[in-house]
Amino acid sequence: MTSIKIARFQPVNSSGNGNGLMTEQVVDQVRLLIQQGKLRPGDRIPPERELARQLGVSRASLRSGLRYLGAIGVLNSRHGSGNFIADGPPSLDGAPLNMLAALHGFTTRKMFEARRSVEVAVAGLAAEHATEEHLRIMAEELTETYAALDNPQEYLIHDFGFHRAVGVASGNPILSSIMEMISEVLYQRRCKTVGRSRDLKESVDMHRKIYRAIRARNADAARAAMSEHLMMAEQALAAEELSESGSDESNQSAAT
Amino acid sequence: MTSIKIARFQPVNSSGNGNGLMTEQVVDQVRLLIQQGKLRPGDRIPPERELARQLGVSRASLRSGLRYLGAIGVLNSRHGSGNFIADGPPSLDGAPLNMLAALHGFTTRKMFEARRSVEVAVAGLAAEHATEEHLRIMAEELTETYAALDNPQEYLIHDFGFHRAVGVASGNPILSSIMEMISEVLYQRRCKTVGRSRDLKESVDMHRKIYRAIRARNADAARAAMSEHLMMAEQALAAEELSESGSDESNQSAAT
DNA sequence: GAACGCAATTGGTCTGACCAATTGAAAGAA
DNA sequence: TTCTTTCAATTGGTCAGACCAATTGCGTTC
Repeated sequence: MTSIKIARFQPVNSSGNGNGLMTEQVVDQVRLLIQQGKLRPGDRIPPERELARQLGVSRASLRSGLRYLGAIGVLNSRHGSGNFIADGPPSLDGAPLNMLAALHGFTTRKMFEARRSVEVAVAGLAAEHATEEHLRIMAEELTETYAALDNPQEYLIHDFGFHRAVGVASGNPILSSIMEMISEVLYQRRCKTVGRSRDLKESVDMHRKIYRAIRARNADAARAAMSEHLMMAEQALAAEELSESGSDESNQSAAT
Repeated sequence: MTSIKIARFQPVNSSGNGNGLMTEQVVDQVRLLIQQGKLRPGDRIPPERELARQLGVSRASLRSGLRYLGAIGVLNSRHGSGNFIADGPPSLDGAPLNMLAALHGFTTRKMFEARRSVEVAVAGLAAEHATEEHLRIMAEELTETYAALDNPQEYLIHDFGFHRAVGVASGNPILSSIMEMISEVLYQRRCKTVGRSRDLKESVDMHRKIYRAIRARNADAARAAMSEHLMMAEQALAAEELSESGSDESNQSAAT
């Protein structure tokens, strides 16, 4: 019965954490650094081995914390290079919503309802806040969408690109992030059926209508156009999925 | 006896975040089990040592994957007991949004704008879809809020409880989850200042107005009342924060 | 000067051990 | 019997050190 004794006890309770879990200490410390402005988007954080020593935790625990930060989209790891604070525009990962959808059986219909609710509001804000640059990007996506009418995959990219541009133009990064989170999940579902779409022209015409309403600073018209557009898109998707009946019906749950 | 068999094979790759290969396999396998219905909310997954052996990865890598699933709210770990698939109502964790807020310096104003956009839509849907049971819960929270007018902390709980009830009544769990995610962040900020509030009575009166509009199935009135309510709440919070100027100003970033 | 190659840096994984919370069955008391 | 106490097995949490793999930068070579 030889026992390899390793004495250790870490007095790292410096900055107001109430829990005793090492991995959460790591998250708290990094969050503190971010909130204090010592870590900014794009910054590289110290190497794991060094940071682990500084925080007084093992590298495994440190990596647990970093993994959490990565999971919620705050951190990007590059093998051989380092760990970096996420840069670029604020973004909520769609994976959590996707997983929730799988767990609770969200229907495509409910997802579209959520998307419409958010995007209608976003369109209204865009009409109020869009800058000339925002309008330019929207117009560009619009053009690209028209140009891709005979290429469903490419079309879909610019379709969502337009909606993303509207989100940015709203001037509210929170709503924009939420919008993209929902769109991301629907985009994945859409990719499987877009080949059978036949109303692409009609859809992009409505994009144009939305764009014009925003450019005219007419919030009500922008909301109305977006609402109409997404309702029609939902019907189109439903029709496409219907034409594929028999291959996969994993998403219909009405359990309360 | 519930040995969950898991075949090792090609990744299905969904979210291209910076997770390692082994870790990603773990996440994908668990997601598969969920999507196939072999794991349901509340279920316990096999012990880590056993599951690691089944998947052919080390326990460390397995734990990386489980940590990711925990981060996005799919998994709950109970020390000494096991890992469980999240149960209860669908819920998006507010931590990612909170971290985004810290990273990009979201102002309370923008957060309120997002909250108002979502909740106005939610209120409209609630007016259309609320059941008698939903109305009962809303009424109950309303009563509790009135009863707690002299107890700010308790008041705040039922304040948000009412909004949550409206979210549930909307019949759309996606929107409801998003609404709570935003509210969670604002709730944390609100806790620090609620002691100085003096318009509580007025606020809960507006809750009553919203409730009546929903009960009357008047979606437009519900939206209008919610919009008005949240605009006033925002002004009240701004006033409270102003009265505290000088102690802590970590949240105002106007990226020049 | 450009292309190649090697070595240092750094994240990713593995192994095995020990710590800590939970659980349930065995032992003991009422 | 029935309840309480005790303790050992189970299981998640952490640690340590090693090695693998991708990246990067510098020095060599042509």
